[in-house]
Amino acid sequence: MSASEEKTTNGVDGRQRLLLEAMRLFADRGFDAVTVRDITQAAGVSVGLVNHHYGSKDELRKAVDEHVIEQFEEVLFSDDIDPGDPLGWVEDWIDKHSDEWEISVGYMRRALIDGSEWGSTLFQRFFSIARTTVDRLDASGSLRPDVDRLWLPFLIVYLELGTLLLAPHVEAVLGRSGFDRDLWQRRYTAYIDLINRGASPPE
Amino acid sequence: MSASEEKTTNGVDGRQRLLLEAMRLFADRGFDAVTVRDITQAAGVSVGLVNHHYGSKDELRKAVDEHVIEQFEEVLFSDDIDPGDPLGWVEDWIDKHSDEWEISVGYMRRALIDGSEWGSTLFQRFFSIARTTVDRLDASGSLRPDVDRLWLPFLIVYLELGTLLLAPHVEAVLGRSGFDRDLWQRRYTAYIDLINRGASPPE
DNA sequence: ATATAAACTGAACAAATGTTTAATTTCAAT
DNA sequence: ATTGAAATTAAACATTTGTTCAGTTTATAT
Repeated sequence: MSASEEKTTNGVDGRQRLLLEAMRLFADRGFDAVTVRDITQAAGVSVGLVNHHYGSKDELRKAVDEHVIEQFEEVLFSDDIDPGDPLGWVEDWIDKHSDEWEISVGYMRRALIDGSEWGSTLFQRFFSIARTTVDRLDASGSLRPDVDRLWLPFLIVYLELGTLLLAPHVEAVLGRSGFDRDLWQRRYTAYIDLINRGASPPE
Repeated sequence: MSASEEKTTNGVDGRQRLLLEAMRLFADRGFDAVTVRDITQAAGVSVGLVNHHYGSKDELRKAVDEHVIEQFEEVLFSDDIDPGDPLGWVEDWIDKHSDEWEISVGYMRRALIDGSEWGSTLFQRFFSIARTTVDRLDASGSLRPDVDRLWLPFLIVYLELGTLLLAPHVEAVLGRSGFDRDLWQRRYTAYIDLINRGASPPE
């Protein structure tokens, strides 16, 4: 009932409402678990409209994919990412798209696990950033000689993507979202500190 | 054709073949994407047998869940896990169940992302081990005073579960499985080293 | 060898689901 | 105001999918 409150065209047309509701539902339950009737009902629209605008449910999925990708690439593939803080942009992103943040991350989470094409691209992008970061640290002599150059980038990616992939479980443990600004910043500090100095005291 | 080669009861009965094929298919494509006809065909058995033995597709899922859980808990919930090497058992596990390893991990991967009940249990178990590890390190004075006690256990879980969750992507980058014994051991060394000393040189 | 129970089959069924289509409404241009 | 195109609707359709069930085969105990 909450979704159908805005059923009559209030600013956005049926086509866009379908896209948005589909994104929300796909992120929440996964593609297969969502019927076109679920989507049209959430969008306050008739069944036939999906096929009129998108041709098929599968084409709608592609449209949603592209929409989410667009949002991510806007910041993720931009050239001004601070290699020392590959996920620093997320803070700004959260603030800017706080309402869509959870949806987008849910969508990304599934993409990384499904084995979809975008999932591969996404991983490779994160890995590429991590490797660049490691390479620069190495070049500037900021890496101990005995550190494993092969695995370190992967471990960094595990730390970054683990944060996003496991967010719901972390929230369940903490009792509140790990994306809350204070927790997120504190996590980032701990993460940087771990990479730099580890957890053991100097002997 | 490869699956139906063993269609006539060669050792295992239909009930068990259904369970095994369902596990394989669920891990590979996800529950919703697999039809009971897919399963029965893979098991070389008629459609009706699923409901005869398990009552419904959903009950079959539960049976598969329990089967996978059983395998995991055999080692994961055992009391003799080395807190200094929470994932050390995996090596033995891989050797012992090498054929089922990929399937089990695929199943686990989905469980952690779906928001299923077992996924929560699994995460909590890993988190609990990580926290215990951190507590012991702390008690023995092996933790720098300024290390964030709240986040460190989570970061450790990210490193451990990231390894499992992202394995397919890592394999795509490396060209071979990260579970190959040499790579796995090397990863473990790098992981322990990162937690202990970080990556930066002492000043 | 016979009887009984369980395993198994496959056609049939009902509900769910993606898609099509003819009709209606909305809306901008003339 | 009229026209025409696009948006939208809702019923109808075809397929897929989980389930049921009456019949058959297989195995086991007597």
